[in-house]
Amino acid sequence: MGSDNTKEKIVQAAQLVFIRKGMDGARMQEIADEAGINKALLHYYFHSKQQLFNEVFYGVLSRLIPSLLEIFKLEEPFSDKIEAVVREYDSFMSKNPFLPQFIINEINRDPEQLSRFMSDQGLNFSKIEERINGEVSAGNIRSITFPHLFANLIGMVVMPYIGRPLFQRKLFNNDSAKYDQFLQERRAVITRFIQQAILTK
Amino acid sequence: MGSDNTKEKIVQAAQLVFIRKGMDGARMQEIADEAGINKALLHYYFHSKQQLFNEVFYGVLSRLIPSLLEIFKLEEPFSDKIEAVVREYDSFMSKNPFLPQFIINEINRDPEQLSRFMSDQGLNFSKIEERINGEVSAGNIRSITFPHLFANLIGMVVMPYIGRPLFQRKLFNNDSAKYDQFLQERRAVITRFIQQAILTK
DNA sequence: AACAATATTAACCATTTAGTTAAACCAAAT
DNA sequence: ATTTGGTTTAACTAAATGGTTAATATTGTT
Repeated sequence: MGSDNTKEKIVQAAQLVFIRKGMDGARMQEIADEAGINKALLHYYFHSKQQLFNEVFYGVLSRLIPSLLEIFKLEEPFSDKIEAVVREYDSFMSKNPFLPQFIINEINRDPEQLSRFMSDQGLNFSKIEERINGEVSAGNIRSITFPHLFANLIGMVVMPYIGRPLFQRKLFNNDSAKYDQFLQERRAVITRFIQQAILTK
Repeated sequence: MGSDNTKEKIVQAAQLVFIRKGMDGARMQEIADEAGINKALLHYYFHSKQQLFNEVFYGVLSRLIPSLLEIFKLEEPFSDKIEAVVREYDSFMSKNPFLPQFIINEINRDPEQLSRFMSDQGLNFSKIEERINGEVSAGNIRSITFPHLFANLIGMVVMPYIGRPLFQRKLFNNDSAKYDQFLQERRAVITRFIQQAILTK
């Protein structure tokens, strides 16, 4: 084959450009340049911009979901589960730092499709919701509903990635290394924060 | 005057379309339609898309910042301050539910300009950072650095707005009224969550 | 080597889109 | 009523952009 990795190079380039510019702002030409190839070759591998976007986006997403599903199944003590969820979520984010912004855009662009995709992948929250409610009834955690807990968790994990260009400037004098360290610390900080907030000791 | 409110109608329409589609996805024609006017009239009031976007975006933003500055000045007990910040931030969000998405986009599109604007408006965090550190030293709150606390707070407040199209579907059967109620509850929930997490009682 | 299949390119096309222009409209002032 | 100012419109333009085509190159197969 001419090159098996051309397709991969395109996907890499597309990730870069899509996250930098968003689906609409991204230009096929820019993706081609970034990948070091001709624009027509893009359409050889992915016949439309929409298809390229979908393959990139849902490709990455489908790698996140299984690991989350796995965690929700575990039957550890609840305090450990908090740690596991934060760890898994955050570790994925640090490997795919562009993903949150990606998802946010897609949430607004085509929420229906995204929602359907998640359902198709078997991701639904009713089990976890029951578990949380159970823990509350049992008095193991302070009274909180699942949606609130979920929004809190996701918000805390995701915000530093979404807001990085601004936060790094405003809070760390645009020092990239310091920000990386900040991101590393967050896993422990968030876990402790949630535990202190909801665990009845 | 032909109409003093034409400009206002345009701004309203632009907010709507920009948030729905983002700066790049938005079409001047769509904004014109939404405002019930001719496309040329847009360029009569705002000579370019970029200018329209900036006026809309920074217009809204400049209304948020002063109220936040005000709060940071207050010298109440810390627990009340938490409540005040959450209240002010959240109340602004509920009046401008499109703002978070707006800011997120801008953070990626032109972080430098955004950062400069915030500085120009007198928004800087060193004072608050000192205050937080002081409270930690004094033993009033558990050990946490300002950036972490800040990211936690913003994340929790903002996430339900950013994620609404998805969250509403997945967590509330796409019931809009229920989601509105959820948003209303969050102010109290977040305040309590933070207090329990960091206040040494 | 010859052939076939896949990969890659340069040039081109059709459409969309931000922005312009020149004319019409309308309200108030003279 | 006419002039004058801002306002609004329909029609137009130039540039950008996603996508196509047809020809060329490369690789694998017999």
